[in-house]
Amino acid sequence: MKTPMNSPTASLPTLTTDIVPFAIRGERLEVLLARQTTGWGLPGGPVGVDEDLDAAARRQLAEQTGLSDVYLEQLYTFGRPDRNPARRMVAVAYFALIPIASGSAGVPAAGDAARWAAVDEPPPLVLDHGEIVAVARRRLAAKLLYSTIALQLMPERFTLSELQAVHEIILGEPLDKRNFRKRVLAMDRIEATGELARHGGRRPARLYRALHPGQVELIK
Amino acid sequence: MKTPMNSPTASLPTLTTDIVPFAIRGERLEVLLARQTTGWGLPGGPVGVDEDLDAAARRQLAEQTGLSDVYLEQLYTFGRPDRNPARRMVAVAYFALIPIASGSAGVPAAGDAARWAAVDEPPPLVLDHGEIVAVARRRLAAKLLYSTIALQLMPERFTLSELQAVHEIILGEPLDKRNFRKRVLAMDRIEATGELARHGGRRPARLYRALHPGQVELIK
DNA sequence: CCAAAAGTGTTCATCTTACACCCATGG
DNA sequence: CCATGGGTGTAAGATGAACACTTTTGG
Repeated sequence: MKTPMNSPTASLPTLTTDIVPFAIRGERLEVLLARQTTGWGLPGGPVGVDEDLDAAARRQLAEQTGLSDVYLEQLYTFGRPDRNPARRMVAVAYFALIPIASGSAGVPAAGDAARWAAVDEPPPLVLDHGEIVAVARRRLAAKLLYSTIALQLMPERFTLSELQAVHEIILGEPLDKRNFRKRVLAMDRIEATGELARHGGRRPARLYRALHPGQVELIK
Repeated sequence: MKTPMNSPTASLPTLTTDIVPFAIRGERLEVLLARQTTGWGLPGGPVGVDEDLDAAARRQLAEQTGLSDVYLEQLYTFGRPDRNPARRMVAVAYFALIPIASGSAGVPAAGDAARWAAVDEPPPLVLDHGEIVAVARRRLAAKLLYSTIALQLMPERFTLSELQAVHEIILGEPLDKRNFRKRVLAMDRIEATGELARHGGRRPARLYRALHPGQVELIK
């Protein structure tokens, strides 16, 4: 568990960040968990004295999972007094989107300090981290419908089938191939690179890339 | 690569809530400000040691403006280290929606501890409160389009013209009367009471009421 | 009877949805 | 030549936008 020893004037709540790091792995949406003294939980911890909240989240994600340069978005601030029985803690929650590993880059294999878990059948998590994951998941699914957020889960180059699979996994329902392609191309936020992805045994797929990588834009 | 247990024996950030209290007054969207030592700012202040965040926001709004029983929604948490030059403060921001005063109930006339200000031409505010108001305003406008949030700004009984005016003020553009009425009635979240609003000199308007007062539902 | 706001439908354009077959490749 | 996923268009229905006149009241 995260334990700052504090005794300021009138004891203030301890402020932490908790990060929900999402990635598509295999055919599932997964979350990267960090080992804590009392079990598995979200990466995160106390915010430094003069540290920006976003910076704290980024730092803790890097320290605890090795991930950096990922998309990070503030989710909600959880502050129920009883959320941590030990000590009053207020958590500014973020979610992070980690691109599908192209080759073997980016996503750590997860040692004994970190592990991946399927979002749909998560292990028990410490404190209210299960709830935080659920809220993050809902927000992610909602944003799929009106933003380019899914691109943050994709590698630099990807096929339309891969992008469609990501949508289907997060939404939990199959999408029509032709309608999906029409829609994402009409957004005008991705472009064909001209290259082809060879997978063997079948027709090669065109590779696309984001026109504005790193940016999440609202659509319509 | 794993590291909780760092930093602070030092002073933790002070945690506060700031509330953006919106109401429609006259033909404008206004915010209720509270007098502070250095100027005008949002109602708010430090969160109690064992106080829930929502409860703190509610308490401070009541203490500083006399408003209670209003719709309250967490907006965003502002934590840039330099947002308060004096000392590190992290603010969990909320916005509140105050029904249009029916008769003279509800909304305080604002004495010398509080004042109303138009959202469009706000006075200079302390710290980053101007930015917080801007973020809240955008969120409110966005939610108008896909939720029943506007009902939280209405009195218990209201006419469709009044509801339309509220939408127009917040969105800043005129709406088609017939289309507007079709849309809000199709939502099935308000019902005619059977009563009529007499205003003199013109045809009386039907009064409506929210079917699920206090609830904000997402539409479609 | 006049002024002022309340109330009411239809048409056209646009967007969304459903749906099935041929193509290119590696083995 | 076969298996596998890649790639493409159209028609019907649903939704959204534009638009003008009659009604009811108080004065």
